[in-house]
Amino acid sequence: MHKEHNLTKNQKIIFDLIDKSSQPLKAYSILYNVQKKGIKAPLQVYRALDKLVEIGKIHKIESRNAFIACHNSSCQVAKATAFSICEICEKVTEISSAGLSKYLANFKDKDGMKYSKYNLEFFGLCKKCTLK
Amino acid sequence: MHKEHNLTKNQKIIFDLIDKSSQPLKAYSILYNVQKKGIKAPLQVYRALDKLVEIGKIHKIESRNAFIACHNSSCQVAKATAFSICEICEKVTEISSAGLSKYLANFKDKDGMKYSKYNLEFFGLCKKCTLK
DNA sequence: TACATAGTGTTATATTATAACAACTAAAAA
DNA sequence: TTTTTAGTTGTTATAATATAACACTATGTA
Ligand SMILES: [Zn+2]
Ligand SMILES: [Zn+2]
Ligand SMILES: [Zn+2]
Ligand SMILES: [Zn+2]
Repeated sequence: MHKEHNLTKNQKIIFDLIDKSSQPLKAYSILYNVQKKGIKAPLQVYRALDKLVEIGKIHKIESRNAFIACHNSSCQVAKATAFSICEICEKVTEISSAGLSKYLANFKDKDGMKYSKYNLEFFGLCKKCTLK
Repeated sequence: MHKEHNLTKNQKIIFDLIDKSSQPLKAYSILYNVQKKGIKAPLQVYRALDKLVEIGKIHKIESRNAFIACHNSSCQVAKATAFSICEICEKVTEISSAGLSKYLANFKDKDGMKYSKYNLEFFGLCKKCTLK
């Protein structure tokens, strides 16, 4: 389980919004959705996002500039992430595969370097879109 | 080897610049560097970049919003890419590992889905920075 | 208390990327 | 050859994403 971080007010508001969402949210879409709660400026959103990413409560989907809550209790906090992304409906799912994370954590490049941190994004069609 | 695409003037100017660079280049840095060759607007750069990515001559490093030439003649054009990124000096290297690409191309998620397209970015310290 | 650390609110600005439209070019179909 | 088509270009304007700088506030710790 994640280490308990006592989220601050802004962090909590923003985490709750992302956590409730079924798909990744973009920073300015988050901003519009929390303005009624008193968060008025982009920087307030980005600061909370930065912290939430840092402590592993959310992940950034780099190819989409969007943020998703981590639902993978065994994931190596913010360090080793893998996602599948549907190129039609943009559904994003965090992959939690012991085999995959073990393979990547042990991967060595030509020089024998190991990299404990990585981000992997798979692209394809989700089940639903495949059937269409 | 890559299929030969006859690059247009702008595409060639921009590819040559990226190809000569030892590190990934950002779009606006490219723009400043090609203004003397008559390319004046961001869109001219982005259009060439889009095309070059599409045909696999360059790749985008998503976590850095930067572009690097593909030097991996056997890479599955623009579809399956892996990079190592040094978190100190920002050196980026394209990984060409038959084992890795085979593993990822055959990876199936929980639902048995396979994804032929992926982007993987490893983070760590390069050899040089490790020694410091 | 005094101090350090982290978070906040705010304004302004930097950076990255696309929309829309008219004109041009090259290649291929008639 | 002419016509048509798809693709590229040049241009202006604007959208979308992200950070700098500064004054202030809350919280924990010695
Ligand atoms: Zn996770
Ligand atoms: Zn889908
Ligand atoms: Zn490549
Ligand atoms: Zn380095």
